[in-house]
Amino acid sequence: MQDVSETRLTFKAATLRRDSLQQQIYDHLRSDIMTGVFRPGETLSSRSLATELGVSAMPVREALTRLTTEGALELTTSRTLRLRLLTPEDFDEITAIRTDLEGMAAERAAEQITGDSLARIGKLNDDLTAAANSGDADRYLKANATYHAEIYKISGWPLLLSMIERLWLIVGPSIRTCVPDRDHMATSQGFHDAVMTALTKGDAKAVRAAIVDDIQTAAHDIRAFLASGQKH
Amino acid sequence: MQDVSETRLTFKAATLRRDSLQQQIYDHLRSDIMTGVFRPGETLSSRSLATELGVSAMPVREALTRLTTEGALELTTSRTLRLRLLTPEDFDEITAIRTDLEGMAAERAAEQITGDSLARIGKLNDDLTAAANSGDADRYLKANATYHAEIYKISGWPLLLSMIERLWLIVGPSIRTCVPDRDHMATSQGFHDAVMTALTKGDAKAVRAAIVDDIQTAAHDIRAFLASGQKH
DNA sequence: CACTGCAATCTGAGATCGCAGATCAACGAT
DNA sequence: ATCGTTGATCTGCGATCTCAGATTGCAGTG
Repeated sequence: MQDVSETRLTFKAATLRRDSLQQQIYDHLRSDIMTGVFRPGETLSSRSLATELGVSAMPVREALTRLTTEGALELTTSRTLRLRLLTPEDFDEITAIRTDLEGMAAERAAEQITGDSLARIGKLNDDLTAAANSGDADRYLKANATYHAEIYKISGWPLLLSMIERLWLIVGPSIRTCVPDRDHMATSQGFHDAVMTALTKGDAKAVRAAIVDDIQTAAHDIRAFLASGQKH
Repeated sequence: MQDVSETRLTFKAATLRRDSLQQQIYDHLRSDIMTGVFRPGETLSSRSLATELGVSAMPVREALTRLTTEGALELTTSRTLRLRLLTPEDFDEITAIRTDLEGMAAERAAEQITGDSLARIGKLNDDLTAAANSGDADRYLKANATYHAEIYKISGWPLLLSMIERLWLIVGPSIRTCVPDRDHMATSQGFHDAVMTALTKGDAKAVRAAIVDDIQTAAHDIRAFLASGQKH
């Protein structure tokens, strides 16, 4: 592998050096973790990932180290890396921070939004609704992640976005294990529609409230799941 | 070097393997950056740091990579790493996030505080006052960092603390370049005393308000400095 | 004296090798 | 059959070597 995401552009990517190999691997793993490709507690080894991707162990290792620093992975006593397991207390903490930061990003996005970006969010919301109706959990999770991320990007605050993404990185696997639920998708879509109407009206406080409701409703389901004893 | 922080315990640390070399180097650099040992824009090279510390380039490299991910360092076009230079806009963003997160941590700490921890914070506040009176900027900055960190630790939310520390990591160098100012230390001590009285009264909202005031007052000075064109 | 050009020397990044723990399965003794 | 031990094979971590790009400084030429 020279380019993790697009194997057909291998040579071009290797020549132009779009990013370092390590960066590509990091981005790839990060995206996979956020969207729930890996399960909580699943172990990741640098060597096996390296052979799987066709590179040396080093760039994989550095990517995994970065993910460990960010709290997505944890080092077990037996020196193996695994996806972090969240306690209900961990989850409460993350939810509190998420409502604060995502609420701030959403409110600011509402103040900064332009016609173009509003239209783009509208389209992403349609995609999200379609994904929810299709019942395809993977598709829904990906659409949900991009929908939220695009809103927060409008805030114009990249550091804020990166901190929010770090939180997603930690809760992503847990979300994946319990969200494939049609009821959850339906109620969540209600909040997303509320976000859209508030955005079009330019009501920043209402946008924040709808985002916070979305997070807390999802958190309620996930917390119940975590407390009930995790079945991975 | 086998142990970055305590060279006299070299052998013991190497034997007991308290942490990986990379982790020790990371912690060491992180602390140095937060407390302003390095200046904004200063370049850091993995090899020179490695020879300086007496280790191979690799653990230093991984530590620097992690710091780059967190936004403390940036990669220039000539592929050298340097301490990130903040624009006034960057600084506004960080300040907004800091008031949110540190306010939340302080408020929660006030709710969770015990007699023991209150006494410890009181002692740290005394240290801070002494440092301010001494006029020793380095000592003051270190005391200030531990004072705030200890308060936030009481919140019992480690992820929140680590996210706050990431913000400190980014603003640390800029703070160092403009804070060595007796007036600033004096006004800041006023807020710290307000934190103490609010903590003893158990008034969580007042604790949050005092912390927010402290951050915003400092931010005002730093922003003026950044806007005036940075003289490193 | 000024400008051009080449070479030495920086930089980060990747590959490869070896080490020390930890796990686990197979094998032998009881 | 069961328990204990041992060795093969995982794991992450560090050192070393190499490469490509960028900078720098010195030398040679106009």
